[in-house]
Parts: sequence; C-alpha cells; structure tokens
Amino acid sequence: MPRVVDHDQRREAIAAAACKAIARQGIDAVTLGDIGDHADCTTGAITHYFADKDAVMLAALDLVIQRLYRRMSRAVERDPTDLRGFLAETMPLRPQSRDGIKVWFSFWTRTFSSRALNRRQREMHVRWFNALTERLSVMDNAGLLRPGVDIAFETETIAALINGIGLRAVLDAREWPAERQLAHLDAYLEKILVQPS
Amino acid sequence: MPRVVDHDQRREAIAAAACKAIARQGIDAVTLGDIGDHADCTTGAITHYFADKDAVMLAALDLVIQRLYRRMSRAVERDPTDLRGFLAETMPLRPQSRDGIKVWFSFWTRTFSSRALNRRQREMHVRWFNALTERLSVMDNAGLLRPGVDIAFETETIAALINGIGLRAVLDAREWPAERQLAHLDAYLEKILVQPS
Amino acid sequence: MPRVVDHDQRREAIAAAACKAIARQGIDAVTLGDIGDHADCTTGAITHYFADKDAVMLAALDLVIQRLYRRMSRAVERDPTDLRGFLAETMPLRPQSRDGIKVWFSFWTRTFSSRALNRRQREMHVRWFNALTERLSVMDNAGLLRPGVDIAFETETIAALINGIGLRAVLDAREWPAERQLAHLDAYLEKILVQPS
Amino acid sequence: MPRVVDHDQRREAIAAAACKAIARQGIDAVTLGDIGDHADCTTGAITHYFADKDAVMLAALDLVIQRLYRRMSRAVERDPTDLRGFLAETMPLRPQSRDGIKVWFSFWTRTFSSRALNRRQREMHVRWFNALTERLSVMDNAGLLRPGVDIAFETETIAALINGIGLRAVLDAREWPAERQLAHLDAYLEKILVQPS
DNA sequence: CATGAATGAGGTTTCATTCAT
DNA sequence: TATGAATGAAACCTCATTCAT
Repeated sequence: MPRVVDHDQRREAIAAAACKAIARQGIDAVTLGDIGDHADCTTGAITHYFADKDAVMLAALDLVIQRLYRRMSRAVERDPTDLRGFLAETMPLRPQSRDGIKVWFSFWTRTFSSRALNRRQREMHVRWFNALTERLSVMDNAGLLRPGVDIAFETETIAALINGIGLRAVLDAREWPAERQLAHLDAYLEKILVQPS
Repeated sequence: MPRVVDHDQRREAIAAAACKAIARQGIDAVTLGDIGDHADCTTGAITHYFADKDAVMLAALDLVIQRLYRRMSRAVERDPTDLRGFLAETMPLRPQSRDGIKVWFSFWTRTFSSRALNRRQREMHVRWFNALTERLSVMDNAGLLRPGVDIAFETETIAALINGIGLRAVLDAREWPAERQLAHLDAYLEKILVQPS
Repeated sequence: MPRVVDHDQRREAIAAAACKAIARQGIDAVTLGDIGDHADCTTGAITHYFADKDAVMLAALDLVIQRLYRRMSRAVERDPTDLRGFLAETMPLRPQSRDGIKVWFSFWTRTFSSRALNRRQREMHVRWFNALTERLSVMDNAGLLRPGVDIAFETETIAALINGIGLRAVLDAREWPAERQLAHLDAYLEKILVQPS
Repeated sequence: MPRVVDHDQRREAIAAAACKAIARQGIDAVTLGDIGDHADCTTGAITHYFADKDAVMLAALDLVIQRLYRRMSRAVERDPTDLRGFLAETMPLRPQSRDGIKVWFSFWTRTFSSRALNRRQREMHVRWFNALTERLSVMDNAGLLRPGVDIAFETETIAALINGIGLRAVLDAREWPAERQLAHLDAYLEKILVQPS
C-alpha cells in the first residue's frame, strides 16, 4: 500500500516536471530528457511510470486540469455566488498559475491532429461548461443575474472571453498584469449582473 | 535560359502547401516531406526556396496573416462601418478560412519558447488592434457607438472574444457553425452599438 | 544499475576507430557510420559520447597527439641524449605509427578554414617545439652539439625536416621504408652533432 | 579556333576560382556553388566545362602545378646556377604564391583515399625531383657543390625541407615571413654549397 | 526499482548532378 | 552556350524506446 502511494507520488512529480518543461520550452520542443532534468531522474525512470511519451504528456495535462478544478472548487466553497472569484482561478493572474494555463493552451493545437486528444479536450470543456453553468444558475436563483440572461449562451461567451484574455496574457505577460485581465472580465460581468445599487 | 519560374509565386505555393499540411496534421507533426507532397515537389526544391524549415513555417504564417488582412481590407472597402463584416473575416466561418485560422492558432504555443516568434506575434496583434481601433473610431464618428464606450478597451475585449470564439469553433467545428459563432459576436456587439430603433 | 561502461574508455575506443577510418579513407570521406563500423557501434552510440562529428574528429586528433607524446616521453626516459630515438617516434617508420601520422597530417589542411583548429595546431607545434628544444639543450650541455649551433633555429629546421620526410613516407610508403627515412634524418643530424671520433 | 581559346580560357578561369575557394575555405568545405561565386558563374556553367567536381579540383591542382613550373622555369632561365632562387619559387613567400601552395598541400591528404590522386602526386614529385636534380647537377658541374655530395640524396632532403618549411609558413603565416623561411633554407644550403671565400 | 548505454527510425539539411528551357 | 530549378542520395543529428545490469 505505501508502495502505491510512492508510485502515484512519483508519477505526479514527473507530470509536474513535464508541466514546467512544456511551459518553458514549448510543447513540441520538450524531450523526455528535459522532463527528466526537471524531475531529477533519467528517461529510464520515466518510462517505468508511463507507457510512452504521450502518456507523460497527458498526465501533465490531467494534472493541470485537476489543479484547475481543485482551485475552482475551493472558490465555490468559499462563496457559491462569487462568479468573479470562480473565473479568476482559470486565468493566468499570477506566475504560479501561468505555467498551468500554458500547458492547457499547449494542447489546443495538438488536438488538430489527434482524435483522442480532441475528444478529451471536448470532455474537459463540457465539464468546465457545466461547472460554469451551475455558477450562473446559482446566481440566477439568488437574483444576481439581470433578467432575460440566457445562461447556456452566457456560459459560452464567458468561456470564450476567459480563453481570449488568458491567451493574450500568456503571450504578452508584461502587458497583461492581473488587474488588466480582471478589468476586462469585470466589464463584461457588469453587463450581465445585477448592479448593486 | 533556365526553366522560367516565378520565384515569388513558387515560394507562395510552398507556403500554401505548408498551411494545408499544418492545418491537417498539426504544426508539430508536419515534415518537409509532407509539405513537398502538398506542393508536388521534393524536399530539395523546398530548401531551394527557403533557408530552412523555420523559414517555411514563418512563410506559412505570413501568408495566412496576409490573406487575413486582405480580406479585412476588402471588408472595409465594401462598408467602412460594417464592424460585424470586418470581424467575421477573422473567424473560422467557412471551411476555407478555417485552415488559415488553424495555422494562426498553431503558432501561439510556439511563441512560448521562441523570442522571435513572440515578437512577431505581438507585432501582428498590434496591427490587428490598430485596424480594429480604426473601425471603432469610424463608427464612433458616425454615431454608431453607445456613448461612453472606451474604444481602446473595447478593442481588446473584442479581440479576446474573437479569439475565444474562434478557438472553440476550430476545436469543435461540428458544434460551431458560422451562425453560432456570429450569434455570440452579435450578442456582444449589441451591448456596445447604438440600437437601430 | 545500468550497464557498466567506462565512459572514458568508450570515448577513446571511438576516437581510435575514427583514427583508423581517417587513415584508411581520408579525413573528408569519413562518415559517422564508418567510424561506427570500426568501433562496432551505431551512429547513435557515437553521438551519445560526443556532441557532434567535429568533437569525434578532435578526439581522434587528441588521441594521436597523446600517443605521440607518450612515445616521445618513453624515448626520453630510455636515454635523454638519444635525439635520434626521440625524433624517430614522430616518423611513420612502422605501419602502426603510420596511421597516427596520417591523422595528424590530415588535420593540417583543415586548419585553413577553422580558426579553432588552427590555434590547436599551433599549440601542438609549440609543445613539440619545446620538447625538441629541451632535447637539444640536454645534448648541448652534454657537449654533444657542435659549437655555435643555434638551438631554437635548429629546432625549427629539424621539425620542418621531420614533417617533410614523414610526408613523403606517408604519400609513398613503398618507396620510403624506415631506413630511408632515418638515413635522411641521420645525414642532417651528422651536420650538427659532434662526431664520435 | 577562337571558340577553343574561349573554352580554355573559361576552364582556366574556373580552375583559378577553385584555387581561391580551396585556399580560403579548405578543400573539403568547397562546393561548386562557392567556386561559381568566385568565377562569377553558376554551377551549371561549371559542369559545362568539366565532367564533374573531381575534374574541377584536378584542374585547380594542375593550374597550380603549371604556374609553379612556369615560375621555376623562369628562375632557371634567369640564372641556371641560382639554386636558392629556383627553390624560393616553391615556397609561400608572398601572399600571391601562398594560395597556390595551399592548394598543392590540400591535395596531400586526399591522396590517402584516391589511388588516382596518389599516382598523380607521385608523378608530380618525380617531375619536381628531376628538375631539382638537374639544378644540382648543373651546380656540381660548375663546381659549386661541396665534394662528396650525393645529388639524388640531397634532392630528397631539400624537397623534404622545402615542404616542411612551407607547411609551417602556411599554417602560421604571421610568424613565418619570407625572411624566416629563407633563413632556414639558406642555413641548409650553406652546408652543401661551396662557400664563396 | 532504477539506470543510462545503445539502438535505429526518422527528420532536416547539404550538394553534386541533371535537364528543360 | 548557359541557366538555375529541381532532384535525390547521403550525411548528420535527435530522440523515443529498449534492455542488460
């Protein structure tokens, strides 16, 4: 049993190393050796824990997604009606979260060629979509949404906006500090939320 | 006299072939051989026109960007106040334009590791930003924007939204036909444009 | 535990294989595959131990030089005043030593284009020059040199002569057996050494 | 008939360009394109005048050798007993002659792998050997050689010395101006020539 | 469990050569 | 006669994967 824990820990450590490597060098320049360097182990060790390179990369993606959802869940627990706080967890506001977002984005273009990745991407989106829809429903029930707002439709628009802002922030980090990103998010939310009088 | 060949035309043909290959196989799976297949020539012929693979890829990006701007310019010529028509040219509404957008997106994650690509990406964005700003100014002067709209700020929001919608449409083409993409764009524009009474 | 391999030994084995290949096929016809054939390994194994082909070639040169100096040192240990024996170690007198000399010579023309190689070549010459100068000094102190001999000047002349004779012997091995080479060396030494009465 | 002259002129021009390229970049880094650049023509033009690359290289060598012999012949015509002047023509005393010597040397290592080149090299040497032998005979007949000098033997020693000095001068041009090269030659000649009392 | 040496397929790149014009 | 576009073989090099230890 302790073995299993070690095993999982090791896998996660390697996945985390892969994240760093992907964020730093770009997903298609990363080699198993690079990942090994970040994880302080050799390529042989990596192939002990993963079937092949693709499995490592997917584990990196899963790790990022998992962290993302954990943060989003915590935000919901803190305040189920804090839509802004919930969304902020998916934006590259701080250097620590930026790497994860980079990894997430890195897989986008990979889905062009891989049917499997494409399906997983869609699953992830659906999951995010549902989580966001639930936030909006909660807010609607609490009377915080402007009347006439189409929740499903808004979910998609917000998702697109978050991705679009996050992309800019990741491509041009210097010009896009947290405040600037949030300013654009807030400006949009203002348009659909009931204004506190 | 050697075989008469239009050097620029040949370069563009190869760049176009690279676009097709990138959109089809994904940017990191494309080989010079693949591009040669699409361009009906050998790898030797490609390196006759380009210094190396990177140069080919950049030419592909440039071609896509150039086509994008050409389409945007034509839209402006048709009707300088047609913001929607202008923006629609940068969205993957039809299969033909989808490939170009895919290529454009494909280079995003590449900028994580390449300083040169990152700079080019920013230049492109500035150019697009300026073009979009001008559209909004023209509309503002024509009294078509709601009062109090911050043009620079709106430019960024719209850019983010377009990228976000385009991304979804490209990742999940079946679910995102032109109408759905435009619906989200229209919904946002409605919020900043003067309503036709 | 990985397969236990003496890293330095492996490098030297590959360098030795490169020497053989260079001597046999000529420095500009040698491929990594050829070297691999001589070393009983694949090109991949070679690049596992060396950064690139240039590094392999330089290692080959270094190995040759090292062997040369080892032989010269041994000669000095045997008899510090045996100038002829010392010089003989740098001449292609036997088939075994011929390969090394060939490799050494092969790098001469490479220095025309490579600044780094040129510098290394000069360093090697200086080292040889100093060793030879020391031999002559020892002999002078032992009263074996004719009076009035300029040691530095003679060092250069002898070096030139050795190179010239060695070159002929390597280009036309059949016509230049050891005796013939040594005859020319002896004839010159006779002119500067005190004759045994 | 004028065509033929043009043809030969063109061939020689290309051979001369090859010489420059070889001296500058090293014999194994030279491409037909480089030679074309120096000759102001394309690779196509070169293959019009030569069967293949080897033929071009050999033409370059022939040109160098031919120039060498022309210079040596002129020296003999000026003064048949001026051994020093005769030998000086084969040394890299001036920048102009250095390129030719470099080309000559460059072919040395090529002979390791090519039987044809090796034979040509030997032919060249024999020719030079004979010319030098004749010089020494003339001097001997004129009573300018010390008694007991073995002409054939001295010819070889002198040839080796010339090559050895020339090599050093070519590898380390800055340290080996004409005077230094000639000083070593003179020192040797002094040992075999009758001293002017 | 873990290592890292070795493999070998596959990619990019170079370049002598050919050939249509 | 001359061009230079195009070929294609061959080289170097990278790297995911395997495997003896």
